[in-house]
Amino acid sequence: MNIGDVATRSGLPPKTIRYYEDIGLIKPQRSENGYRCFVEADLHKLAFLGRARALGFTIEDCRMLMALYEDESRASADVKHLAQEHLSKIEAKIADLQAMRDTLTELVHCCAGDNRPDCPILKDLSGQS
Amino acid sequence: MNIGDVATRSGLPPKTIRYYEDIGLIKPQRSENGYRCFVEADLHKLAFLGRARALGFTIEDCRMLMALYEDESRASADVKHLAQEHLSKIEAKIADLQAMRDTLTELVHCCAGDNRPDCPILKDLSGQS
DNA sequence: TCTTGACCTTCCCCTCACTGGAACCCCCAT
DNA sequence: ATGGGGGTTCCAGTGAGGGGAAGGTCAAGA
Repeated sequence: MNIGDVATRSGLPPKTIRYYEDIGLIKPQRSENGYRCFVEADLHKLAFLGRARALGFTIEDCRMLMALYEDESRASADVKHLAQEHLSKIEAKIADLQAMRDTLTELVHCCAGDNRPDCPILKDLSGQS
Repeated sequence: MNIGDVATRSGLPPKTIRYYEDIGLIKPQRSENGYRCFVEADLHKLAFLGRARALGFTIEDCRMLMALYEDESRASADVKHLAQEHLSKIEAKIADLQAMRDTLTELVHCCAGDNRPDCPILKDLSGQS
């Protein structure tokens, strides 16, 4: 398979696939003409990476997840630990964003949104609360 | 005031303040020795920027918010519009993160987390759902 | 007066996970 | 032979700063 085929089948852009090779996540063979030459195992790895990235795991997380996946003697506790750490970060981010959302919602609600210059949003930002 | 003083009083790191000058958000005077020389108005702007950034507005949003703030004949509708757009983006991000969280929570919950290699998290990532 | 330490300056590289684009090569169909 | 649609590498940019080097400045203490 050429890179275009794996791109289509994995849903990842060719650029991303080259990048993943660059940073050592995959190691496709090369054809005589220099083209990358992917086998099913590569495609499988790329799909794995795509799903892990979609769950918000960092590239370094993905690297570890792949290593664990390929390690037949892994302990599921290691995987679980990784996922839980990631989960806490996500939850922290959600909390941050929710705090922003709540403040913004209130400010937006208080703003008349008309032609007059008077604006509680700017007032709040300027520190005159 | 030197940069250290405004840093302390605004809560922004000196690096950030220099960066904000670089990109034209503030324009502090210079002393004879080349040091930046801040007045109260600069400090006020920096505090404004700090609060806007804390609410997640991008730098470009901040630039527009500052312009609106300084425009006595602004329409509050413009400010409100900006804030609402930002709010939708935040809500979209929250939704994305919540979807990740839900999936991850379930996967983590299903994983025994022991010494055995069997792991539903890896199974899911590998596509064997 | 000298020195020390804290502060300031600019400059350049690094982050993260790609993305865009340029310049060039390769293969197949017409 | 030519055109178009692949592929390749390399370089630069994204957002919002952070780290650190090399060097100038200032005030206080010995």
